[in-house]
Amino acid sequence: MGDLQRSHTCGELRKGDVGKSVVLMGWVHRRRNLGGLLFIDLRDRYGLTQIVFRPDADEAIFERGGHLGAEFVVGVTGEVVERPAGTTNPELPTGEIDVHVSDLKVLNASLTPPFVLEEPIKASDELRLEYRYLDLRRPHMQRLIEARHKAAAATRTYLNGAGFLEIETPMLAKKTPEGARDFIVPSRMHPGKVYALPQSPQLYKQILMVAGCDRYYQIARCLRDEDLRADRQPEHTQIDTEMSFVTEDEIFEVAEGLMVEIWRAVRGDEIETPFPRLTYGEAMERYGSDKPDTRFGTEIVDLTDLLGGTDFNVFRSVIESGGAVKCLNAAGCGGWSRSEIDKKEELAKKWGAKGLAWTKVDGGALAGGIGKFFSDDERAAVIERAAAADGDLLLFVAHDRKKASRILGKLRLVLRDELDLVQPGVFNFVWITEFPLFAWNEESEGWEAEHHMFSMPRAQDLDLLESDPGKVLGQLYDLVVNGFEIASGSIRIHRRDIQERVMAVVGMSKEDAERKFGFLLKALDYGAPPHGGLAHGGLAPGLDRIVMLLMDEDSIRDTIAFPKTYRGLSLMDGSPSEAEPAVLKELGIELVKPPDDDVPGQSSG
RNA sequence: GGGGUCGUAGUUCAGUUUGGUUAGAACGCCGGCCUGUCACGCCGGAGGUCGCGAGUUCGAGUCUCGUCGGCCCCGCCA
Repeated sequence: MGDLQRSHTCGELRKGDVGKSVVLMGWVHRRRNLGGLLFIDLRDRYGLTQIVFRPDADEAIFERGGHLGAEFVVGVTGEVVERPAGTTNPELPTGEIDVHVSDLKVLNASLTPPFVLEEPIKASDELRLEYRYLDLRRPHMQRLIEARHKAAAATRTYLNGAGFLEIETPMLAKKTPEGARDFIVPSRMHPGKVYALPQSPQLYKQILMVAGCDRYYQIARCLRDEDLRADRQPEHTQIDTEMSFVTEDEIFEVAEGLMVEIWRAVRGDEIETPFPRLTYGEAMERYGSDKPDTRFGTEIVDLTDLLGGTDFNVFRSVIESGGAVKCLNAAGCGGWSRSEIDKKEELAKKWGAKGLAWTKVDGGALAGGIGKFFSDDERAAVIERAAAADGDLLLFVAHDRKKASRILGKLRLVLRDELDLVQPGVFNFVWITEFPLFAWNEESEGWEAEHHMFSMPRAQDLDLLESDPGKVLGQLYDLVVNGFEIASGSIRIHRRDIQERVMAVVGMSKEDAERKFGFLLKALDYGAPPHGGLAHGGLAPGLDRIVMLLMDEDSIRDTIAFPKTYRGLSLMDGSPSEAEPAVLKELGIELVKPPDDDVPGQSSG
């Protein structure tokens, strides 16, 4: 750049700067060549400034300006000039001034970009990912990157202030025995053995508590070799915390304070604390989900006790066999056509319902569908319980308790989207507490940990561990926003005896436990303090998802600077790529290739 | 592992239902004109292995099968 030094950014100059001599550097965004006058929007991370080339000022500079292409990088020297009356641009913060160019330096030329950098972007995801450095130049992407930075910075400031230590845990770790598939790293020095990239710092952070670190956090990368989704990447970032000598209430308080700081830093919003709490049981009953969207009502109501003696055989037989009849009031949907209702039934069946019964509320009576099967008393009771009014549509599912709730819970979200039941920019936080510790896995016909096997059972449920694992509730909790789980945590088990009993429930032998978690159990033996914590992660990609919610994005992909595609490819650098035979030989491993010689990602398409 | 959807100028798409002359549009790009534009405008031009492969057919962008890739869902994700 020689002696040229940037004096201002492209988002900075205002009317008050008129008369200053400035040096701007940036990319050629748009060009408007009027023949005898040339306008260029110069762009950098901070904004756009219109620079003007005039032949009467310097014929040679004017001529060179005319040859600038899109995305050329230039440095210009010039004078800040107030725009003539009627030519200001109110859309732009810098729209009241121009910079009249007196000197031009091309810092680098650019090929014509493969797509136009515009908002909203029209290029395909594929192309955007291949040319990620161009896509990231767009203001929208710059805002996302900045938002993520602000969230991370607020996290550090807040947790530092609360006495937490930021501690890094290994990226080369021990293979995780359960859960998601690991990414494996072979060891050159120990042929035949592998490290695993960590799925989370869980075990290390517990050991840090044993080590007396008391309060730990890490903005931690977590890696899982599982299939992707719009909100799932093979590597994601979680805000990982752990505290010694804490109660659930203290953990909630810290997490709530953190959310306040993040929302304030990124959106400037003030969110209210403490967050309401719902037990898992309540959430399932009322919303049919353990991550309820509490921005709108339309709660599920249980009619089982009202309809035990109903003439409607379908309901009565389900109730007699121990099932439940539940109902969702689709308020104002009484005008729905039969085919609209049929579509909802199709959905319900896809989710496992036998059918979707319905009736409409009309003049205080139940009209259509199964309305005619109800007695007068039943009708009145149902209308009251469902808080139904004229013009409403009642939807019923009869099934076992949990399934009926889950199906209506999903239907509830369909109603939300179709009926526009939520306002943008509203954030409803809710704690879900008292999760069951174990879930029955139909396939393996065994108990498995609902969250992970290091969560402490409630004290009053300890005796049920062996006799009735399904009834054991854990000191386990999730933080949910607008139907998204953004954090999950627990009080951990800090005693070997309880840890071994929990492992036994999920069918892990003592030997197995010793081999896989021996190092943790050993650590527990040496004065492990009671501790617990929270990962703004869990199943959900934590920081990525928080930024997605904060910025109203549909996918976490653009909250990450360099994401993978749906099939786990990096289109920009072409990873994963083939390993050289010499490298593999040194590692003592051999890769088995697919039968045909096709190399994924190498087609000419 | 299963399912859905898309793939056509540099880009975004139309054309595929019903196979048939030279595959269109917009933006971008190139050239010309233009001294207050800001999605500048006007005139002209170049630009295509219809993802790839095989098949059916006199003839395939269009139909069939396979394959690669993007997006989305189920499974999976302690």
